[in-house]
Amino acid sequence: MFKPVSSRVSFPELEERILRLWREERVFARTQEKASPQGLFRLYEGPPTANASPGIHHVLSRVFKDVIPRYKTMKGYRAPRKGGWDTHGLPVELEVERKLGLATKPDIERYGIAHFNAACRESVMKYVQEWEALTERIGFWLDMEHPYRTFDNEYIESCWHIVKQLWDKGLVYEGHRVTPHCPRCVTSLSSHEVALGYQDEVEDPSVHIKFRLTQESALRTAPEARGEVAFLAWTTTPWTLPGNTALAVAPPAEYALVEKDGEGLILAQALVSKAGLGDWEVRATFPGERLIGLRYQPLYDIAPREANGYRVIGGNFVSMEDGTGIVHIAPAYGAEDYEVGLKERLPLVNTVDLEGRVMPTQQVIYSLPNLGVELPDKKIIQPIVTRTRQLPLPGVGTFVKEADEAVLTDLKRRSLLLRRETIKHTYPFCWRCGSPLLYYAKSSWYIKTTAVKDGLMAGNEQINWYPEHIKQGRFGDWLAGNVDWAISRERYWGTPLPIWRCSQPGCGHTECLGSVAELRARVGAEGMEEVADLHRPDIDRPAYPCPRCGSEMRRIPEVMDCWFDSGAMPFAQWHYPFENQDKIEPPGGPDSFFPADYICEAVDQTRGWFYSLHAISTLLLGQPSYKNVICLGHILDAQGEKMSKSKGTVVEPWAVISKYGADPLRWYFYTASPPGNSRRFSGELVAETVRRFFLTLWNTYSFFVTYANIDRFDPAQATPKEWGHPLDRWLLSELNTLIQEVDKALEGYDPTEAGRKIEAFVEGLSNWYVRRSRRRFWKSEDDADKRAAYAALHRCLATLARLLAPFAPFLAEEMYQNLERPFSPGAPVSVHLADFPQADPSLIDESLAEDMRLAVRVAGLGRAARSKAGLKVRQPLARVLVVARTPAEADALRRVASQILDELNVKALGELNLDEVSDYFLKPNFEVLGPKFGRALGEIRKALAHLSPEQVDQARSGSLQVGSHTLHLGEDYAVEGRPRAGWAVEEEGGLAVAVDTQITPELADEGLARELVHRLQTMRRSAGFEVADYIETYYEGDERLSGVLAAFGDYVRQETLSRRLVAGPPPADAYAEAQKLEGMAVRLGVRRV
RNA sequence: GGGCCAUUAGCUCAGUCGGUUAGAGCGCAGUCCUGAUAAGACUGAGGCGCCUGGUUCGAAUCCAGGAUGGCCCA
Repeated sequence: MFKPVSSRVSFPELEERILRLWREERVFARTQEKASPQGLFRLYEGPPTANASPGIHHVLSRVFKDVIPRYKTMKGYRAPRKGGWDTHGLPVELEVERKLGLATKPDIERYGIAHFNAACRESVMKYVQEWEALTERIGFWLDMEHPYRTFDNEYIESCWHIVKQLWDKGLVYEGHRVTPHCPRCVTSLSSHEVALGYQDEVEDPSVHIKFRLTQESALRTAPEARGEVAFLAWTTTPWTLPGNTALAVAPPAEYALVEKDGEGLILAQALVSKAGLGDWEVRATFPGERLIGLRYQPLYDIAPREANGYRVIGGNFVSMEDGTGIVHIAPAYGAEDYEVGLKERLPLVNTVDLEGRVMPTQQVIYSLPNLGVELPDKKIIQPIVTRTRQLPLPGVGTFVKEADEAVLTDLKRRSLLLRRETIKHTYPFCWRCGSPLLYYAKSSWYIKTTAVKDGLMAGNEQINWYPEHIKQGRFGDWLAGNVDWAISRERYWGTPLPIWRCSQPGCGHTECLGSVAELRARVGAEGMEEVADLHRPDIDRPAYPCPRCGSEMRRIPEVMDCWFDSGAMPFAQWHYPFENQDKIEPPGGPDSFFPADYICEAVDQTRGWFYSLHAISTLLLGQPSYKNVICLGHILDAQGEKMSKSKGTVVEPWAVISKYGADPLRWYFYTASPPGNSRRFSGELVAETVRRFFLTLWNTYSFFVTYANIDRFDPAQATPKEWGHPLDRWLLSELNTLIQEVDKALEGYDPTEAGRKIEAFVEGLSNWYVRRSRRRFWKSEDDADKRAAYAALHRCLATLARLLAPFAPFLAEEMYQNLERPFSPGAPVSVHLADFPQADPSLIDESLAEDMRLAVRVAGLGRAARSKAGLKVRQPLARVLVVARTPAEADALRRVASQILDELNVKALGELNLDEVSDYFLKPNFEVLGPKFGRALGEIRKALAHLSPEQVDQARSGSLQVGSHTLHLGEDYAVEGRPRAGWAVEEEGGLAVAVDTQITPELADEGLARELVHRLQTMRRSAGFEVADYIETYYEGDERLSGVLAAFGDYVRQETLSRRLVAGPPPADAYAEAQKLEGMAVRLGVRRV
């Protein structure tokens, strides 16, 4: 006996039950212990930042992470999934700052780094529990008992080891980078923070500045000019002008030399009038390219000659929309300026301090291109020179906004200021204190990823991306434009950078320590006592003598970019290389967890985790750390816009799960749209999934269990040697095709395709197989056909449970526990420990599938024809007539005739002569005609559309002359018929079905009997009888009713499980109704016996 | 401002190599069926295939430009 299954079901309740079963039976643990002939399948869990509650988008990535390892487990792999938590980083710090009421870095330091970091640690742990609960509830199997955590000492030590490896290869260096900087908080802001603080309509100076050409350059460029010649540049930040070291032009654009009163200016021709120089005379024009390399006189001569500054460079970023087409470049004060500076090896000049005040001294940093050190891998590292200068700049000691005024006054005095206006534009301010942000080049530590750029790109070629366009698109482009990775952050809650520096300014010796042991060797056991935790501030306490000068070595204050943490995860999750060397070495070995077979995250990770993983493994081992990636799109709200808390369009995962269940949510994510697309989401869409797919499947399952129990069907005993009934053979053929398709799709990391195939199958199962087979299940004789039907449906549902297991693990488990486990001794305790189904190709019968498709189609057309004639299906009809399009189709129709007759409730299937019902028309075969006739096809088409009936007759006989061309039947065209007007026929693509509308008295009586059965069935239900209850039936009515019951009594009794049909009034304990049957007043009663 | 992706019915999505009349589900209107069904069948309404050009005998499909939305970067 099967456990009874009600047609009503609550998936959330069912799932909670299954979760208990999994816990009690340790099912996940057992998947890790079972035999794995295929070896390991490695999933890397991209650690979520556990600083907020999980959202619906996290459910999306987690269920996509889950489906593949579940599948692989069933295919004979062992698929360990070590959980992980990304615990460091600015978002965590910001949340704690809010909670503690801290606003600036000085605030944090007053509060105490130790307390602050303790609060960060605690805050992160708080959310971890919420994540664990959701992860379990959605059925994402992940080892959360032994997760890696990026804040653990072991994890940090592994990161140190990696940094040290790179340090030893000469890939770690100190450089500068431009960041948005708040001069009051004295800290950099992340891009996300900057986005919080934009203000519109900010007033700033808008000035045009002259940069005079050197004499030599002026002669070369503009010999026609009579007087002095200058480049005209435009800026809104005059305080950055002392930092200027280059001017940029657009190489392909046209530039003009304009002249007035003996003074020459060069600017983009398109912008002459916009710059207010309409009355200047254009003396010459030339492409921007010709300007590249020219030199000009610095406004403030800070950078030395050898630094090779104060020259014109080309840049594709130069705008022709506003300004002058000549862009002032100050590498210290703009991210783009800085990038260009690196590329062009421009000197970097810094004139303001971190609080935004103009310094009395200036700092110049530049490289010397002609002196380089060649590394073993042929990469050349240039020495960096840092110089201090002392020029009396305007506005020394004042804040940059005041310095603007001083600089302009100075330039005006020197006749270098052409125009001065004010503009309103959008500018970022600090979201905490409201100070204007400065873009500022700050000292920063880098990993020289550009040194392995070729390796990064070659490694990318080995990775399978889904969707594929990411490989050459977003990710490939990102790698192609690779710049060195800035890994230091001036923050507190992060992996401390293991770089130590001598505090003696003249020495500045630096070294990198790659392990706790190395540190201990220098600071001694006592020194290590201060370091219980490898975070700040503990790690900042130890000091040791400088090996070069004997002064004090201390760690630099920076922590690492938390993306480095996550990218180090393949190694750091195992505390490699201090422990678990065999988990990495040799890469790809049978016990190695490196590289990953599969990872999955959303598309924004191309520059996040996908990159940090790829960069670190390439730097370290020269190979990628993952083989297959599903890259998910983002979830949008029902309006197709980003979910937003303020608009209230955020969907809470728990609400969806407790209402509809995790399986329907999972299923929706797998099947609704391709994984790479962004997708709209709402609870309503999950509700639709429940109705369309889950309830259809559940009803089929419930139907099977209900009737199988009535008939005491035992799946253990009933395995027919051969499947005789065409419906069974069809079902098993479809099932085995499905297995092949789902297997192939999952093998190719395409759960969407796999899920959609299953949906289509379940649709056919419910609405064709079960619908067509119902009578076979409730015939009362216990014959072989009935057992075969049960066996076929059972096998199908049990197989479906296994196919569904990776997608809808709860429902699949429920079905498995009821349909399969009790009946097969030694069956695994869970469907997730069972093998994935294997297709039996011998059961696949493509021509039967073809036949059945035809039957479904003809039945549909037949129903439409009945509907058109107003003949309900309950009324039997004598004949259905079908026009087959080919002899083969006619044969197929004969094979499936019984299905069609049954479905349409007709007595006989006839074939119509095509000539009787059809007009003929020609169907050109364009795929053949196109290549054959090419350009001439236009005329042929026209001619074919206007054929005379005689020409059509000629065409039917074999060939047709069109102009000078001869077309041949079969090859170039086909002839098809369509129903002649006036026939009660339904037609689709040449296949036509008609029904005989004549109803004889015998047919009418049979129809009445069926109507009566229908009424009695409804009454049984109203009376609350069980489907297997036997009854007595009472009837009162006119003579026709008696006559019909005399003729069809057996049929009525059998259908309604009536022991007796009694003419006369129903007894008092019967359920009775007065009804109208085709105009007759009748009284009917049913009584359980 | 640049890159990538998407745009097909009111909604969610298919659509093979460029080939004849562009499909499904949901929703809506109507009819029917029901001894599994909270289901189902049939019919109908609903389409400028985002727009504009181009290639081609033929374009939802290929190419170019643009629009809108999303993401990433500046």
